[in-house]
Formats: sequence, C-alpha cells, structure tokens
Amino acid sequence: MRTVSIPGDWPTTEAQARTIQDELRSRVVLDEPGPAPGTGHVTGVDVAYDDERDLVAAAAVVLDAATLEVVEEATAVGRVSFPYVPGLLAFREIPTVLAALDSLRADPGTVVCDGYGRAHPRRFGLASHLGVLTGLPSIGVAKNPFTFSYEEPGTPRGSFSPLVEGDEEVGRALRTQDGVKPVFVSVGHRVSLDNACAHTLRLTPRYRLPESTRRADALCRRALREATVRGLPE
DNA sequence: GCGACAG
DNA sequence: ATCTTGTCGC
Repeated sequence: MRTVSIPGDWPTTEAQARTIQDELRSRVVLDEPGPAPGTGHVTGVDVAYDDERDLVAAAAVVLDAATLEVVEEATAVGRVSFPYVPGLLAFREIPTVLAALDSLRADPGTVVCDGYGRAHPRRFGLASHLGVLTGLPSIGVAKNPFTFSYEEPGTPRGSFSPLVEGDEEVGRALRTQDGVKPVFVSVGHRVSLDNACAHTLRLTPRYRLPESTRRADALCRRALREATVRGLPE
C-alpha cells in the first residue's frame, strides 16, 4: 500500500477549486467513442474515509473486460485533501486515487468512477477530472441522481432514460437489473455515452453496481482498516 | 433567505 | 461517505 501526501498546489478554498474545474473542463474529449466494451481492461476506483483520523484510502482494481476477472489491484492511503462539498468531490478523492492508479503495472484501460462525469453542475465531475489528469478513457457510474431529473426507465435490465438538467442531457438513468433502482451513468473523458452505458451493462451481470466499483469498494475499505491500525508515517 | 446536494 | 440490528431471501 502506497502512502501519499497532498500536493503543494492543492486548492484550499471552494472558489479555487471551482476555478480549476473551469480551466480543466476545456481539456475534456467528448468526440471519441472509446474502447469497445468487453475488450481490454476496465479499472474500478473507489475511496473510503476515516474523518476521525483524517485518513483516506483509495483502491484501483483492474478487470479483464471480457471475463471480469481481476488482473491487478493497487491501494494508496493519505490525508483527506478537501472537505466534502457537493460539486467538488474530486478534490477530496483525486490525490489518493491517482496514487493508486500510478502504482498499477497493467494498462488500466477504461476507468470507472463511483460518481459523475459530465453530469455535474459545471460539467466536470470526478470522472472527467480523473480522465483529463490521466489521459485515460473514463466514465462515471453514480448511485444517486444528485440534482438532475429523469423519468423512470422501463423495468427490464438495459432500459434507460435521459438524465437531464433542463433540456440538456448530461447522462442516463440505466437499469442494470430487472426492477432494481437504476444507476446514473455519465461520460468522463474519451468515451461516448452509448459506450459508457454498454460498459456499465457488461459490468453488471449480477448486481446493480459495476463489478469494478464493487471490487474497488471492498478493497479500499480493507486498505483503510489496515491504515487505521498502522497509522500513517510522520 | 431556505432547502437540496455525487461520495 | 459513515453511524448501525435485525431481517427477509436465495
């Protein structure tokens, strides 16, 4: 497990963080379809917190996109780098997630985030931010619609409806299991919305949430427990 | 001004 | 996210 510190130039205020989002947003690539779903690698990333001890643990789990078998795992722990503010989640998660991704030997392929990409107040959620910083194709799969609205998709798995703000489509509410609450898919970087949904469906043969995020969730919690016991150096 | 609000 | 018991179901 790698240990990371907060970058020296990390934003301190919400205003600074929003300015960074506004600057980086222009680097998002939206006109690439991305890797064909079911080929290559897919990497789930997730983060767990211990606010008491000011600790954050991240995990990156690389899966074979065809078989969903684990190819490689990596974790990192550090100090919490930003408070939770809706719309600024990325500043809380990114340093540790990047460290976990960096310590991977395998090609991450497409990165699947637990949160949003384009479905964001400034169209630059965690998945977009991570995509721009790494250059990797990325998508966001969130458990909640946040401030966006949607019509209930049909009951069968695979049904979807647009996730909208006003008349702008920012993502999709996608049913990944029959009759189960949909997940909210949005594009991060270098992946089309159609392919983002296709990836999500391939990653959900059995459960509501993608195998990638389920694996990453379990792993970062384990990493947090170990870090809590051992503590962080210095 | 008040409430809502990814994780 | 995290705090938390039991409970229903495969």
